[in-house]
Amino acid sequence: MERASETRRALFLRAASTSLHPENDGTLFMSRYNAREVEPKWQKQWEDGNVFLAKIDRSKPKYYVLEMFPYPSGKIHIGHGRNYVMGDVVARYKRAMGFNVLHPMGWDAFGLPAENAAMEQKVQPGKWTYANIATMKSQLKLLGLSIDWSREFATCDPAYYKHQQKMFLDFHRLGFVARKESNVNWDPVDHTVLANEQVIDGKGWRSGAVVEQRKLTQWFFKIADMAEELLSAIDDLDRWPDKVRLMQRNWIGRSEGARVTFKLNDPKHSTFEVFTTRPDTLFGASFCAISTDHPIAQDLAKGNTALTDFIAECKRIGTTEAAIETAEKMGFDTGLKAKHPFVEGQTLPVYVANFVLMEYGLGAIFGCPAHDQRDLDFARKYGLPVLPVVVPEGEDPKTFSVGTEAYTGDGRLANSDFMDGMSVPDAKRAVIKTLESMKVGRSTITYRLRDWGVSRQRFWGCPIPMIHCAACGVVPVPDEDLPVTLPEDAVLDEPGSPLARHPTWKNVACPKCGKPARRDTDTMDTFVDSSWYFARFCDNTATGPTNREAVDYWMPVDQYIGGIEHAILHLLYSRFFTRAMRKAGYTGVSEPFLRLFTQGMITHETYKDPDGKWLLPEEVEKRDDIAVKRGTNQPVTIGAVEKMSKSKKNVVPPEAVADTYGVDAARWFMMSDSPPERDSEWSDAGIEGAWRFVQRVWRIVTEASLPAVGTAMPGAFSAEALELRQLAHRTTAAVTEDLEKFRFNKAVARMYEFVNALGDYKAASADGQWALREALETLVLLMNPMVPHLAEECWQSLRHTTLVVHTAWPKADPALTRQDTVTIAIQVDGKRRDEIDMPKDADAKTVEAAVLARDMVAKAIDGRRVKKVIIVPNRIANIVVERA
RNA sequence: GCCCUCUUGGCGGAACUGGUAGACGCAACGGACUUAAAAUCCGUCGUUCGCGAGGACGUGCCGGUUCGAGUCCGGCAGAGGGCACCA
Repeated sequence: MERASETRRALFLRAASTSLHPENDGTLFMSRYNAREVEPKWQKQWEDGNVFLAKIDRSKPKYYVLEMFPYPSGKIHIGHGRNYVMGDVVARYKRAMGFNVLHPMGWDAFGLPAENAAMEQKVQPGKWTYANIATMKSQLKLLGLSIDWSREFATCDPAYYKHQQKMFLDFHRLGFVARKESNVNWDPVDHTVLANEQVIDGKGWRSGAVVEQRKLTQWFFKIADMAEELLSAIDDLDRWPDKVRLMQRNWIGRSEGARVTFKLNDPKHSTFEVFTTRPDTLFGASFCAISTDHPIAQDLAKGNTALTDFIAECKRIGTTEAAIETAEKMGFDTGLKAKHPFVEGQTLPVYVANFVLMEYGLGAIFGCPAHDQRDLDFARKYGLPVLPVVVPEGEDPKTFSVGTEAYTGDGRLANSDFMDGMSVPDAKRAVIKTLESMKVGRSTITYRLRDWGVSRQRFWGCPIPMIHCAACGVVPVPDEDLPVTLPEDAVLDEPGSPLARHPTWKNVACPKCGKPARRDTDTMDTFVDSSWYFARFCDNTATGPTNREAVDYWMPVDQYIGGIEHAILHLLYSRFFTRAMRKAGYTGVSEPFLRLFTQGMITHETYKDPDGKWLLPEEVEKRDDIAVKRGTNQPVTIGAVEKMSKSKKNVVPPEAVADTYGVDAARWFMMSDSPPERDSEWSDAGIEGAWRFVQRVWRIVTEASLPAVGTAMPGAFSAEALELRQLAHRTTAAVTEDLEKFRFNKAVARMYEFVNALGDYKAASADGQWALREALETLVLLMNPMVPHLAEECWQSLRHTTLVVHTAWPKADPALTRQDTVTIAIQVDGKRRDEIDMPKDADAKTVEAAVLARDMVAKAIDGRRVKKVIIVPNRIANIVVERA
């Protein structure tokens, strides 16, 4: 593989030579297309002509295309490249279609990696980040993207986050912000809060200390209050992928159920409430369970070391849902007994349990083991009764029993007093009615969606503009004091929060009383930064967060493109934030993204050296079945194929590809083969094919003898010329449709077919040459969104003096795309036996007669009786015969 | 554990709303051109039986619906994404 590309590199250098072409009128031109010379030339022309600068122009329809902006981790990898090239194809296509296109780019510049780099390399996060931005910007520029760079910004720039702080204060005033406690991963050695990904097997990644959970008072955006609106508005996002809409619906997790009050045999805690989605199973209840964070559990733990230890044990599982859900179900019997609301004398033991979440519902449940798997696992472990109260249709209630699998299906109620015989929905209604009349319960709706905790005990983020005063409490920073900027002399490689530890930064006079007070030393979740950047792009010079004229013109984003990994959090937070911005008057829209395309991820094998360190693909050499580290020959472990990420080092930089084959070949290759929504594994094979395509197009264009630009259309065409014209127009129609539907790989295939036909075509006469010019021009315009440099070079070679970037998209002539005959497949009993050409839209009787007259058909029928003939117009005829 | 995807030749994939499975590209193989190589051009290319015409089988696995299933339904297996402090 390596050898092949070295050969190619050598070739590339040789290709710079020029020669005199025999059919050309004495002009010097390249025998080989030299991307290295051509590509920078056109990029300079585009830049000098300011052709991608977007301005408000009400004479054209606007089109805002945006790819999710990158985190400046250091280098762009080919996975990013696919994303941006896709957006660029759309931007260039829409421009050619006459739209006024906005296609901006910026940097999601706050985040953990900068702090890690600061600790490892002793470099300030800002310095590291801006250095990365410089590198990545030059990489993106290399790709020839049609971006309006005048709108560029980084979220770590105070000129950006100042407005974010302003909006935080506005949202606070408007009641979208709350302050409450939540659990965090606490590293007791480093005295720092850890991100979930920094907790490995319950231990801090750096210190190795067992991670504890701590309660901190933090800022939250009240997204849960908007749950219903965010849920119902998903119905209108009909240009989003269904799977993303479904994931968001599930995430919001609306569930209808009931809250039920249980009385306790404890004077101190006389009652508590549970939430259930299955109030119909109340007669099957055999225990109650409360969260470790439930006030009763916390209260009972005081002075009870066994319970305190149990709670501590549960907390070691961690804060992630995945860890809690997969952990073994554990409970601690509090000794308390809850009275069953309906059954006089029946009591249920009350456990503190590790699988009950305080954040969901009321932090307390009743367990009905027969009809909930989690409850059943728990009941089996602690020897609790399992009484079925819903029996499947057709089963006898007396004999129906539940073993190791809970019955969660439909059925009739049993063992349930007044509900016996009812269906599940009827029973739900009946039990709620009874609970209401007894004043011990009512129907209620809860959501899985929790408020969005935005406080982070980190340095490299947007400071939260709040001040804590001993006398006045929490006081917002006055607008005129914004931005609250990060100190430039923070020390990062010590335990604890750098802002809290900084000697002077936090000290400030209280804006209300003037006495000494303390700044909030937390910074915002970086998801806040990315929840409104699309609005800032409309005018990055606006003196407030947004310029209403600009956002009213450009928003919403017409086409948003990004990885499926953001299907939930980023998109949901942006939807919330946009609504909050609307209420604060910063935008007129509620939904930020009209159309969404989630591209598949680029994956690659992962590699580890004997010490377990990740290796870059370029550090690995493969020999037959084994892999070794280049240079050292150490054995390398080949790991799973995973999404390209810097943390696992399975990344391929785009420069190497672009340098050897040219950017257009890389762009063409990225758009070919894999459908864009699907994951695709990067491989070096195939880029050669793209390179050959580029060379082939160049050869065909430059070797053609053509009439001058603007020569009048001949009155008649030869059969071959007509055929070529038909292909050109059919290809135009097909590629246009493919691009509209994001079927880039199919558009590429259509253009390959077109080029194959052009390679075979011989222009014998003037009309043939005219048709050839038409076809070549069509090809150049159609391929332009994908290979824009090659398109410009070809356009010039075709003697045009204008730029392709200013040229309109070709239109297919319906007279030339029409098909007159169709091939109809003939089946006998569903098996294909023959085919027949028929005029398009021939009526069923004509087709049937023609089909039955075929020899092959008669042979296949073999004398059996024809039961019926199914004719699908223009497609298929199926003859159904009596079976032997 | 829960939610969401995906699975088609040696490989990436195509097949519009259930209607000719394998378009197009890659790789491989055979040939032409060349002193030679590269480039280029022509051809073969799911498996299998057959001299051939042609036939049988074939879209992860098992089953179902249908005149007809890669496509729809039920079940299973494998791979991947998300699970709230990675972005």
